[in-house]
Amino acid sequence: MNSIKVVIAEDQNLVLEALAALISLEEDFEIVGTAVDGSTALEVVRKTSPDLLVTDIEMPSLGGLELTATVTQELATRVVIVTLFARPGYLRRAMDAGAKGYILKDSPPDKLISTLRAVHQGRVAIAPELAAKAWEQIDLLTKRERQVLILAEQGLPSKLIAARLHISPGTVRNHISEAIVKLGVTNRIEATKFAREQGLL
Amino acid sequence: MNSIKVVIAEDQNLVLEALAALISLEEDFEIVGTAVDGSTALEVVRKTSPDLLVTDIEMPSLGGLELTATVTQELATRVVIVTLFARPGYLRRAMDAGAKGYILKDSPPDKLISTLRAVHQGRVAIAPELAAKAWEQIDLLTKRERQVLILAEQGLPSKLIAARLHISPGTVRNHISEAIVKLGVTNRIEATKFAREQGLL
DNA sequence: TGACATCTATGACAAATGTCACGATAAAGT
DNA sequence: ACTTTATCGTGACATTTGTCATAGATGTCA
Repeated sequence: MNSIKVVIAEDQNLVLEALAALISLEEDFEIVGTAVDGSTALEVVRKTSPDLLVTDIEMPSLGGLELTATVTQELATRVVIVTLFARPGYLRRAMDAGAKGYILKDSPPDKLISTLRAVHQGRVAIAPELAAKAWEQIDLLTKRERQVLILAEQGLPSKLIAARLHISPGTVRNHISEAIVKLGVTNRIEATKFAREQGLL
Repeated sequence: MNSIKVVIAEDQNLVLEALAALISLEEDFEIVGTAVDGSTALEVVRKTSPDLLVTDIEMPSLGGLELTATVTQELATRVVIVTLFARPGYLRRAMDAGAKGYILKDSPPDKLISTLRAVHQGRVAIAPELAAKAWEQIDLLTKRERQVLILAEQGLPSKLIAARLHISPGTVRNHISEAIVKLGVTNRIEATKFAREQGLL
């Protein structure tokens, strides 16, 4: 009967085909369109108004997150993110953009299907191991590192941060240095900006 | 006949009374409400839907700028800011918030009245001396200083900023140092934050 | 108990930052 | 013509920042 209409957006053609084949195996799913970049994905979605959009995040021309935001605003299409990356802010930002599902590419296939069904039924589905990883990511920074970064963000020099937290300036610099390494940046300004973007503060 | 309905918000009661009296002297104005803080001002405005809201900026519980933003979004009421301060970002932010008039408390009284009339007639009225000051403030930073600060804001170190602008690192540091002095702050982080807040970037 | 993470601290070093003094050039206004 | 302003540059100095090694105190978890 009314099969669930799906559009897939994925820039790695191989993975795209695999996903399509996988989903097509299920009788109640119907692939109504595919795309290898964000812009054409948007066109396809607009044209076909599918029930679900399955999309990667990292794609040419239009990222999956922006795509998600646009689609969820314009249409009733629900978005499921399928990505290789268990990156920190990705899940959070995906949810902010309005995504209803979020799973990793290395999940078992039935996991994907069950996620799609769940989302189609109106539930929010996040692969638990991903939620866990995301949670780890939120805990990437220790409490102290967060406190220190928040003060550094205001422009306070290490000495004043130390006074505020009743610890030594050296310790403050150690915390910031640690945070810089963890975040993969090169100085405190980038660290505070990045951490803020990633929702780590 | 159809007198112009005015609500006044001003936390210094003395000034509030003075303004009320002053405006009441004009036959075509009618004070329909007053308030000594932002929150109650908002209530009064919602209740009375005046033609004009005359408000200070620095008030308890709800600042004049937020008040302005809320009022201009909700109602057709036009907002005139009357403030003691010729501060840099204030005018700009007031305009951003949707204010139509902006004058200083030490303006001659007839200036206030003419401003109110102008705004009521749909014009934008800014005390010229204030506009001049605000303009000075916008030009507080030189073009180069702005460019440098914008790059510094991204977290780029002086060396890279220099490379980007094809000038020497020493010059970059001079520009930043100049900006720090002008803005009355103590380091580049505060400088970029402050300049951004003030709308100088 | 032992392994582990966190927080703390210190000392040392290199790099980046902020300040100053000084000078030079070019454009714009008085 | 003179002055002012913005721009650029250099050199020197003190401070701040970032990194690293090292290490003690604490609490948690297997």
